[in-house]
Amino acid sequence: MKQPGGIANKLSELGYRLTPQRIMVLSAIEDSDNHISVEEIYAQIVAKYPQVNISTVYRTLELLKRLGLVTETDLGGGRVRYHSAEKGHHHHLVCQECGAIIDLDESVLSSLKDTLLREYKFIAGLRHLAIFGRCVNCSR
Amino acid sequence: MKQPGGIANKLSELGYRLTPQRIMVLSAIEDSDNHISVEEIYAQIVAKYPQVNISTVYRTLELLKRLGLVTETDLGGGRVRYHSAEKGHHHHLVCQECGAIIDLDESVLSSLKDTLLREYKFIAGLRHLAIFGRCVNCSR
DNA sequence: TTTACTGCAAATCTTTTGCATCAAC
DNA sequence: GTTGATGCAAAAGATTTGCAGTAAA
Repeated sequence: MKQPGGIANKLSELGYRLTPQRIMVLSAIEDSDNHISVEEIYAQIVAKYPQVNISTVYRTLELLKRLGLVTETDLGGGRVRYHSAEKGHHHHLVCQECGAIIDLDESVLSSLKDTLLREYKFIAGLRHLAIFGRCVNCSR
Repeated sequence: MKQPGGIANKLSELGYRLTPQRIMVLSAIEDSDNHISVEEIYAQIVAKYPQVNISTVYRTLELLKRLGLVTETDLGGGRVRYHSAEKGHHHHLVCQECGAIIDLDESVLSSLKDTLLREYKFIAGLRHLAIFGRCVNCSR
């Protein structure tokens, strides 16, 4: 139905069927600049194809997560969000005032990672960390 | 019914009623070394007083949260946990292998806080951060 | 005595699951 | 043609809410 993106190719290489539903979920995730929630993915799909069921979205996300093609991040408030694993890891500054999500380079946290390893012998994952606070606009 | 702790005093000073249910929720939170979940609080209470309803626990936690007497932390996996605001802020290293929760001193994160303020003009809350990874025992 | 708080039951909301049908391969 | 994927409906789990009775102040 659409041009399959990078993830779609991998799915198909791994022997999974490339259904229109899966491609739509993939497109929603790949096209999203930021992270996207289940409901947002579903809303996008239903707008075009109302017969698609939300359980399919859940099942597809479950599959993609399991295969490591998509990553799940908990940005607080129980709202889990997804993004393409291809886009690499990064962290987030979440403004509790306006809800803005600012991407944070991985390098900023490398010294923290070192400290934790040195002082706590703890290997920090630090793949998808959300730091809550207040952004420039809201702190005035 | 029991000796009211520090939080109970505040509650009563603020004009809220000190019911046995509220005191039991407070005791559960104050007695807990670590963070405690809704179900754990409820289980503790029901063991003694089976007629207490879980919705009361939710309502009490909602109140305590709103008054800033208790803090809610999301340690991942949708499991929200609570602890007394009086015990001060600290952070957590959560081992994804064995589930161990290691308390992390606030000072470790102060340099990160400075960096975020300097480079991103972002005022980081960093009150209850959970960092996931692997602890000493499990990394071997 | 007053009315905030509670217990109960039902509603909500999110996510999961069983099963018959359907379509990707 | 096979069998994995989907839609549907129902279940499951967590949290919230309306309401009438109860008890803290």
